Amino acid sequence: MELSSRKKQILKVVVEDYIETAEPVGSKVIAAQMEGKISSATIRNELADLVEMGYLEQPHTSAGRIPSPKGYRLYVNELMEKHALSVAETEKINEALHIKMAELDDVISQAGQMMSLLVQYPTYMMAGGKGAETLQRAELLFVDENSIIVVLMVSGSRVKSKLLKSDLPITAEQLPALSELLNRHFTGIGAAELGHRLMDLSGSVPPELFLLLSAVVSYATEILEEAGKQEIITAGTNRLLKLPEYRDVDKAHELMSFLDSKKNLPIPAAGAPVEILIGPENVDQALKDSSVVVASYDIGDNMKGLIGVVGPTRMDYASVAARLSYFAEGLTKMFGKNELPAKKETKDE
Amino acid sequence: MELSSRKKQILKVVVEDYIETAEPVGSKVIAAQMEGKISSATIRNELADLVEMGYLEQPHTSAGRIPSPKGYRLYVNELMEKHALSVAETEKINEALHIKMAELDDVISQAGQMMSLLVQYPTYMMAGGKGAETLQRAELLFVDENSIIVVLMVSGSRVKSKLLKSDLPITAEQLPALSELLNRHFTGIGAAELGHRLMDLSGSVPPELFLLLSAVVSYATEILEEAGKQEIITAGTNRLLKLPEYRDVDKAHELMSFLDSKKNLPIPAAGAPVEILIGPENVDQALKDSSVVVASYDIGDNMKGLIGVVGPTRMDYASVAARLSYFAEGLTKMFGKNELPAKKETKDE
DNA sequence: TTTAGCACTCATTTCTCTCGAGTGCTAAAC
DNA sequence: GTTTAGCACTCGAGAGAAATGAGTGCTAAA
Repeated sequence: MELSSRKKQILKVVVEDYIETAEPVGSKVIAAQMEGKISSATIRNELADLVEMGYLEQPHTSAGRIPSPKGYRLYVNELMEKHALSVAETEKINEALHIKMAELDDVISQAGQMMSLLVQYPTYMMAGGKGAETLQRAELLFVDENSIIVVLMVSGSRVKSKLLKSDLPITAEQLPALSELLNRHFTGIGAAELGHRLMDLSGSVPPELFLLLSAVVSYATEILEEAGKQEIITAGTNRLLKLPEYRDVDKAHELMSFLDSKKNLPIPAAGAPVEILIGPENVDQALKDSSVVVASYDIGDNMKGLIGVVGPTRMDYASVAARLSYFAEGLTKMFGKNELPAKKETKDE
Repeated sequence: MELSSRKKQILKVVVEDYIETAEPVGSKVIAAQMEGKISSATIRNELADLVEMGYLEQPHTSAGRIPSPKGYRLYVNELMEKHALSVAETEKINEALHIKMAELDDVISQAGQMMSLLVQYPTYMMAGGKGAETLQRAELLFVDENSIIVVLMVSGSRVKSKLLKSDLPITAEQLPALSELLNRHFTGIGAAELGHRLMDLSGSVPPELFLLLSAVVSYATEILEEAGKQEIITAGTNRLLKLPEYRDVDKAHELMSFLDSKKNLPIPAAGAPVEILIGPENVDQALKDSSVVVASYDIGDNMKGLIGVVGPTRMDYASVAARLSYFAEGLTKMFGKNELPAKKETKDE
C-alpha cells in the first residue's frame, strides 16, 4: 500500500529533523515545518498511522517519533534529495585527491582520513585485488657481496622492493642467471603456486643459487599473499564519541572494537555506485544500531577499492552519500590516469 | 627528608592497590595488606603524614587516599619491584617479534598492536631516521614504452620503488644514461638538495631525458621527505574506553584525539632504556592526567624507533615497563641482524 | 608510640515529587 | 469524511531530600 503524499512529507520532515537533532520529533515541531498549515492534531493522526505501518517508532508513549529502519529506507529510496555539493566542498575534495600519491596504501589511508574529516564520521577503506594476484616480473640489483635488492612487480602495476641480506657472499655475476630463472619460471602465477615451482627446480639449479632463489621466492610469496589479503584501514573512529548515541561508553566501545578488528565490514553490492545499509540491514551484531554508507572505486584495471562511512542510523544519508560517491568517483579517475607529471616545461635557454 | 621504611611500605601498598582497583584506598584495607599487624588507626596517622608530604592525595575529606604524581614517582624510582616476565609471556613476545617482516612500517605497526594487546593500553610507535635521510642509489627498470620502475635505496638500507607512467614514449636505451646521471649527481644528498641539483643540470641534459629525470627526482624528493618525517602509528586506542578513568566520554575523546593527531607524543630521553612520565610530568595538556611509558630501539645503524604506552596514572608501571623494555630490546636485535633466512637446506639427492 | 572508640564528613544511592512535552481520544467544525 | 480544538493522561527527565556507609580526625587510654 502506497503512502499518501502528505504522509511522505511528514516522514521526510521527521527523518530530517531527527538527523539534525537526535531527539524524538513531536507533532508541533512537524506542523511548524510543514508547508501549508495543518494543525498538530492532524499530524498526530497521521503519525499514528505511520507508526502502525512501521515507518516510525515511539521510544515511549509520550515521546515524539523517530524513524524506524523501514522509515529510513523509504527516505533513502524515495524522499531523499540528491544532495548537491557546494563549490567549496567540491574543491576541498578535489584538493584531497590531488595529494601527491606516495604509495597506494598511503593514498588510501589519506583519503580515508580526509573523508572522515569531511563527514565527521569514522570511515574504513579497503584496497586489494580479487585475491588472484600474480607475479609479473622480478628484478635483482646488486648492492654489495652481502646484499641485493629485490624488485617485484605484481599484477595491478604495483611494485614492491626490499633489501635482502645474506650470510653467503653473492657475486654480481650470479644475478642475471637468477633473474632469468625467476622471470622464466615464476611469473604469471599466484602465491600458492610459487612454492611448487621452487620444488620443481630444486634439482636443476646449483645449490648456491638455489639458496638465494628460495629467499627471493619466499619474499615474493609474502608480497603476493599480503596483496591478496584485503587490508582494511580505518580513520576517525574517535569521532563516534562526539555523537549523542555513543555517549554510552559500552556501545561506543563495542563499535570501535568492531571497526578496529577490521573484519566483516560491509562491502557494496556489485554494480551499485553507493550502497546504504540501515541498522538491522547490517549483518554484524555490532552494527545493528548503526548505519553504513559504502562506495567502491577502481584501482587500475583489475583491482577494486572500497570506502565506507559508519555512523548512527540518523546519519545524514543524503549528504554522506553525495560526498562519498563524488569521492569514489574521484579516486577512480585518479588511479586511472596515473601518469608522469609533465608540468615542468623544459626550456633550454 | 627521608621517608621511614614503614611509610614507604604503606605508600607501596596504596599505589599497588590503587593500580588494581582504581578506587581510593582506605586505612583498613591497607592494614589488612601490611605484614606485621598494625591497626588502621596507626595507618591513618601515617597516611595523614604522607598527604602532608605530598605523596598521597585525598579526593575529598572522607575518601581513601590515592597516590599523587609525586607518590607515583617515588614508587617508580624506589619501591617498584622489577617485574619478571613469566615464561609464557616471554614466549608470546618472542613470537610476536618473529612475525615475518614484510616491510618496516608493517612490522612496526604489528609490534604496536601486539604491545597494546599485551598491556591492554593504547600504544604509539614511531620510526624514522634522524631527519637526514639521503639517497644512496637509484635504479631504473624498463617495463614498456610508457612505463618504467624506479627503485630507490635510501640511507638506512630501506628500499622504495614505484611504477612511473609517461605520456611520452620511453626507450630502453635511454635508461642506462639516465640511471648513470642519477647515481652520479643525486646520490649522497638529502631531499632539499635534490631540487638544486636538478636545476644545475637543466642545461646539460637533452630535453627528452630531462623530463623523465625530473619526474624521477621529484619522486625521490617525496620519498626522502617522507622518510625524514617521523611517522607515528597508534594502536589500541579504543582500549581506553574500558578503563574507569575514561568513562567520562569527554576525557576519553580528548585523549584519543590527541593520540590520533600524532603530534607531540613524548619521546624518551637519550640514553635511558625506558622512560616513565607521570601525569603532570607530561608536556601536553591532554596527557596531564595520564601517564606514558616509552622505550626506544635501534633500527639498523643510524635509525631509532620508539614505542610508547599511554594509560591512566595508576597504570601498572612495573609490568608495563618490563614488557616494554623487553620488547624494545627484541626489536633492536631483530632489526640488527636482518639476514637471509638459511633455513631451507639445499640437498641434491 | 600504638590502639580503640566515637563523632563527623561527604560522595553515592535511592526515593519521591514535580514538571512539561507529547500523546490519544472525543466532540465539534468544516 | 476530514480537520481541528480541547483536555485528560502518560511517562521520562531533573531536582531535591533522605538514607547509607566508607573513611576520616581526634581524643584518651594502654
